[in-house]
Amino acid sequence: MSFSICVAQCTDSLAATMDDQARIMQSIGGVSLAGHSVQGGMALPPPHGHDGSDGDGRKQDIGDILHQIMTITDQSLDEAQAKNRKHGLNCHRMKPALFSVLCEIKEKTGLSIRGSQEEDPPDPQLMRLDNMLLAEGVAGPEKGGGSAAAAAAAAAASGAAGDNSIEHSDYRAKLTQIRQIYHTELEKYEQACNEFTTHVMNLLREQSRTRPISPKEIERMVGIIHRKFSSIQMQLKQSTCEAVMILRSRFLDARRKRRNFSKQATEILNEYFYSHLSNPYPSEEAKEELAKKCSITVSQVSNWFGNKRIRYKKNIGKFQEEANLYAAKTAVNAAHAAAAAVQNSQANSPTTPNSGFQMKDEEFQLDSAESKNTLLTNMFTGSSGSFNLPNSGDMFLSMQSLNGDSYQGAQVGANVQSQVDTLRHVISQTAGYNDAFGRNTMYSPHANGGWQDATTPSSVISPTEGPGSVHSETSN
DNA sequence: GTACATGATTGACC
DNA sequence: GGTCAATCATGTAC
Repeated sequence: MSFSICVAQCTDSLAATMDDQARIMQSIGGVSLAGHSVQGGMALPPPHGHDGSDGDGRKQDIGDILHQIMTITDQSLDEAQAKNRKHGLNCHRMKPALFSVLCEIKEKTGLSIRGSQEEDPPDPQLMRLDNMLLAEGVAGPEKGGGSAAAAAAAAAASGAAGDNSIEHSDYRAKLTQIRQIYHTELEKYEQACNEFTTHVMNLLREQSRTRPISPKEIERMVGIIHRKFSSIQMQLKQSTCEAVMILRSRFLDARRKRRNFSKQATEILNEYFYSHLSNPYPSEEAKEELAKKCSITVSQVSNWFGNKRIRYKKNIGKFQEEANLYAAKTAVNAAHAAAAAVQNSQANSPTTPNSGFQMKDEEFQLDSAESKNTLLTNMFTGSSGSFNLPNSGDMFLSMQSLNGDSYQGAQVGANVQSQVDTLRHVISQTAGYNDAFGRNTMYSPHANGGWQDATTPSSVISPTEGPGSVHSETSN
């Protein structure tokens, strides 16, 4: 809606309101004149201190004045002026008293009905619009508010904080544009409202000299004007909100565009996946942790694991190499973790029995990839006496038994278990160890959709997956 | 431009 | 509500 149309509508409405008042005045005049026999001189009590002798003259006088007032209301100011009665009326000594009485009557009758409208509570829709504009950073002080929030949300959703910077600046620029337009229009409306109010007030003040208009009534009229203009403002706010919504939806659509996760994030997720291959269902906490590490959302982690499980299951062969890579990587970590655990244990328990699996420090001081690989090879081939493990499950059990109860710690158990999973996987992929470690299909998902092999021998089921498991995923 | 990889979405299922 | 499976849509390598 154009501004001129709005103003025209407002003016029309105001004119109608004023017409109404005129009609009311007319009706008031008719009623009061008839009811109080103004023409008979009984409308007003005689002024104090005057007797009845010249009372008739005064009554006649008052009657004349009232008559003039009532008739002048029906005429335009120009007409009144043309008849040169306005001046005489304005100067009449009884005019203020009569005007005040008429104003009082107006207050008590027709106009009081309209008074109730002024007490209307704030429009809830307007409040919603205001709140939204405030939240979006369109209204209120400019501090990046909504756009910053949207940008932050987008960053969180997309994962890569830097990737969306262009979109963010785009969004901010467009929002700023909307904000500017909104404020310009708002200013225009406010200015127009003020001008129109001033104009109407002047008009009413002018009219109040010839017809009874109380200041309260003028105030009321100002209120009506403001309400009219606020309805225009509401339309402006509505349009602005729509614009912001469109902008937002476009921005959200852009956010939905697929972005590849960073290499580091994929690595972290893969590491977790392959180190928990026997049960690749991260708990809520694990998902949160992964999301935090990868700078992505929890739902993105869920999506990733969902996709990964399906795709792994569909084509295990394809993921073999990747699985081996991560398994080896994790196995090294396992070795480190185990070594650290042993060291701690030995430090804490000097009387630890020297079992056949006692690990020498130097065996875990791996500072090169080569030595790590050697260790792994030794572990898998059994060339090292210390790591000649009959099977991975036993390794875990052996490590547990190494220090007895002192290794029942949840953290160590869970950690080692996941590493054992990895080792198992690597081993399972090594043809020569199929016999030693059970079937090669140990981590193949069920044909019926399940993940873990139901017939996995008890000897290779990790202790943490049994009763009293501390593994986070077993809660799934 | 095409093929493949991959993140997201959707509907069914439990 | 979480997961699976199919699918879409986009990114990437060639």
